[in-house]
Amino acid sequence: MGRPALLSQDDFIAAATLVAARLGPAKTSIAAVSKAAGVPTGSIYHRLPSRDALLAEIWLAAADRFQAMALAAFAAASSIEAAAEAALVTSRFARAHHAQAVVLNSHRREEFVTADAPQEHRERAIKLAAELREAMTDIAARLLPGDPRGKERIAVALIGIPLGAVRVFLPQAVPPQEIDADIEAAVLAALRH
Amino acid sequence: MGRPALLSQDDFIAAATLVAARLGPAKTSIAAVSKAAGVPTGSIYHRLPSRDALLAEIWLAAADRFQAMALAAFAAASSIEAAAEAALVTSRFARAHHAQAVVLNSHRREEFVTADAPQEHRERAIKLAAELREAMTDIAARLLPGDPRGKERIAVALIGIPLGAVRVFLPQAVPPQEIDADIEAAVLAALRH
DNA sequence: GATATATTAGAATATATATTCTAATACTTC
DNA sequence: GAAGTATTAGAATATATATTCTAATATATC
Repeated sequence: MGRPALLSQDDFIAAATLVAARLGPAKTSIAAVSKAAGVPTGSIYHRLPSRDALLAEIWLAAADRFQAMALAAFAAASSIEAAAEAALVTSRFARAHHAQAVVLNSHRREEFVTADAPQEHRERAIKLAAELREAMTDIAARLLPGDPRGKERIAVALIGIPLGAVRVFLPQAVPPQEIDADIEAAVLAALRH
Repeated sequence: MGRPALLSQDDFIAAATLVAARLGPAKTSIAAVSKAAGVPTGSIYHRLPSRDALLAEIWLAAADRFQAMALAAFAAASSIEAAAEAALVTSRFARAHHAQAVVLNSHRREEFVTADAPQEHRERAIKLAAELREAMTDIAARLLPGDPRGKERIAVALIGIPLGAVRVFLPQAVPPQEIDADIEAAVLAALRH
C-alpha cells in the first residue's frame, strides 16, 4: 500500500477548487494549490499528470455535480410552472457549493478544460455538454411542442436567466434567498409570454 | 514625429480584443497579440508597459463602450416597461460588438484587470463599477420606490437576466434577434411580479 | 538635405513556474 | 519484523513567455 496520502483525491480537488474560485484559472498554479492543500508540489504529480489535468478535474467535478442536480430537477418537471421552479436549481447549487458555482459560472469552460488537457478529460466535458443539449431538446419537446424556437427558449429560460441572476452576486457573495422569486417569475414569463 | 506606427492605438486594442475573445485572457500572450495585430513584440512595449496593462486596456475599452450605451439607455427609462426595453442594450451590444461582449460576459473582470495592472487602470475599473452601482441605485429609487430590495432586483433584472440570456450564445455565436422578446418579458416579470 | 525621434524588427535575456528527480518515510502484507 | 511500495518532501531542472536591448528605418522639422 505504501505511505498514506495526506488528503483523499476528493479533498484535494476540493482544496484546489477553492483556490480556482478565489484566484481564477490563470493564477491557479501548482505552487498555489500545493500551499492551499498542504501537500508538496511533487505529490500533485503522483495524482495527476499535469496542471492542465488538474484544472480539468476541478471543472469536471463541479460540472458533474451541477449537471446531476439540474437534470434530476428538469426531468421531474412536467409543466411550465414546474420547470420554472426547477430552474431554481442554479441558485440553490450556488448557495450549497459556492466555489464550484464560481468555477462554472464566472469562467468559460475552455479556461479549465484546455486544448492541452488529457484526451480523457476533454471527452468527459464533451459528453456532459451533449447530455445537457439532449435534455434541453427533450424538455422543449415536452413543454413547448410545436414551437420552432422551443429549444432556444428553454436554454435561455432554464439555464441563461438563472445563471445571469446568480452571477450578479458571485464570486463575492452567495445569492440571497429572495432572488428565487424574481428568477421564477422571469423564467415563467420567458417560457409563456 | 518619428516613424509612423503600423496601427493606431484603437486598432491595436481592437486586434488584441479579438485574440482575447478567441483565446481567453490566460492565452492572450504578447506573442499571440503581436502576431494577430501584425506588429513586432517590442513595439507593444512602446505602447504599454506590460502584459497586465494590455489586458486591462482590452477590458476597459469594452467596459467603457458598454457602460456608455447602458447608462444612456437606462437614464431615459422612466417606467418599468421602458426599463425592460432598455435592458435589451446587452443583447444589442453583443450583436454590434461581439468580441468585446465576450470579453465582458464570459470572464471575470479580475482576469483582465489584475492585481498587477497599473494603478491608473485599476482605478478606472473601480470608477466604472461605482458609476454602475450609482446608476442602479438611481433607477431603483425611480422605478421601485419603497422596495427595500429595489436595488438588488434592478441589478438582477437589468444586468443579470440579459447577461445570462446572451451568454447562452457567446462566444461561438451572436445572440439571435428573437431572444429579445424573451428577455424583455423576463425582465418585466422580474420587476413587477 | 541634415537632424532628431518614434517606431519597426527581432534577437537576447530574465523570470516565473511547470515538471522531474532523489531521498526519506510511513504504511501494508507476508 | 522484514520487504515492498506509495507518498511525502523539497531541491533541481526545463520550459514557456514576458521583457529588454541593439540596430535599422521612416517620417517631421529646421
